[in-house]
Amino acid sequence: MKIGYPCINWTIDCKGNKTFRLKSYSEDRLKIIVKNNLDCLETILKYNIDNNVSFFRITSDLVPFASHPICKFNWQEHFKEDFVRIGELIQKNNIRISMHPDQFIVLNSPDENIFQRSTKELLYHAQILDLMKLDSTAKIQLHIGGAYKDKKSSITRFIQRYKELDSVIKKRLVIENDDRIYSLKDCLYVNQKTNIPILFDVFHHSILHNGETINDAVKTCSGLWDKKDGLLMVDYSSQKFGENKGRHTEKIDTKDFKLFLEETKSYDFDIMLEIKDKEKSALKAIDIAKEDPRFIKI
DNA sequence: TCACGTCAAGCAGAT
DNA sequence: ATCTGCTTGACGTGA
Repeated sequence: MKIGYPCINWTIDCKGNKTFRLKSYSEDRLKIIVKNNLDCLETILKYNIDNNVSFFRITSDLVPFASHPICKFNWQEHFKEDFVRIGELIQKNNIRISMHPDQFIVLNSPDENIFQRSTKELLYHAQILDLMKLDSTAKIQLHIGGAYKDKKSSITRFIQRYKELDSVIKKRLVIENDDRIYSLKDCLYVNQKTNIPILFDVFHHSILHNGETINDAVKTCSGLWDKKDGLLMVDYSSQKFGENKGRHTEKIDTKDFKLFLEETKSYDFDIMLEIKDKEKSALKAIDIAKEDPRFIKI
């Protein structure tokens, strides 16, 4: 069991997700920003190593506009050595890595252009992980997509599109249950047809489910990850008190987290804490989990 | 130095 | 028809 947080560290005065406006795009600007982002990523990873945080989600903003037609720059070659160095740091310290393309990336859109753009963006994500020479346990997590008032055919379209993807994407892509359209049950159907692993989101499942217990869900999903995929990844959050259903909490609910660990104690997996205060909650979670026999220290 | 309008991109559901 | 939320902040102009 590894525990981590996504993309941003609020403790360190360094942001690896800096970007700029499309209007102010230039090759020089891109070089400066990407250099900054890579340096900060390295700094954050070192912070994580010092603090036993062995799971991290790399921001999709690492290379701004990488998949946009405006970008003709060969950033892959230009920053090759930086990627290799960061990749070595990750592997040497046995850190698990994930990425999560944002909401604009939809494989099952009826609009062919959106599908094509999404494919380019997925390729960009895969390239980041490939340039770091990470193995296929480093994953890219994605939701199934939209429903377009016809969920059945939208799922079928996802399956068809998935099958046509480049293998560099397919070896890393996993699907995640969401909180409004595609439940764990829907993901399992897609898994049957494609063998794609399912990343289990505990919080989404609490909002949209078909009666499966957390224990059953974790058990089922664990079995879908082969050796080449690594351990099951789980996204964990809880409800923000007093807000609309689905809003993520600001800080970890330690009581809820302890219950979650207790309920799932028969299974091993890696936990990504989707909580607003990022590393602060991750450190609390690690402190709680450090007595757990599943927990791995760096 | 600060306020604030806006930012590449999709979709669903609420207002 | 428009706004909000999603992993939700932060860029950049104008004063």
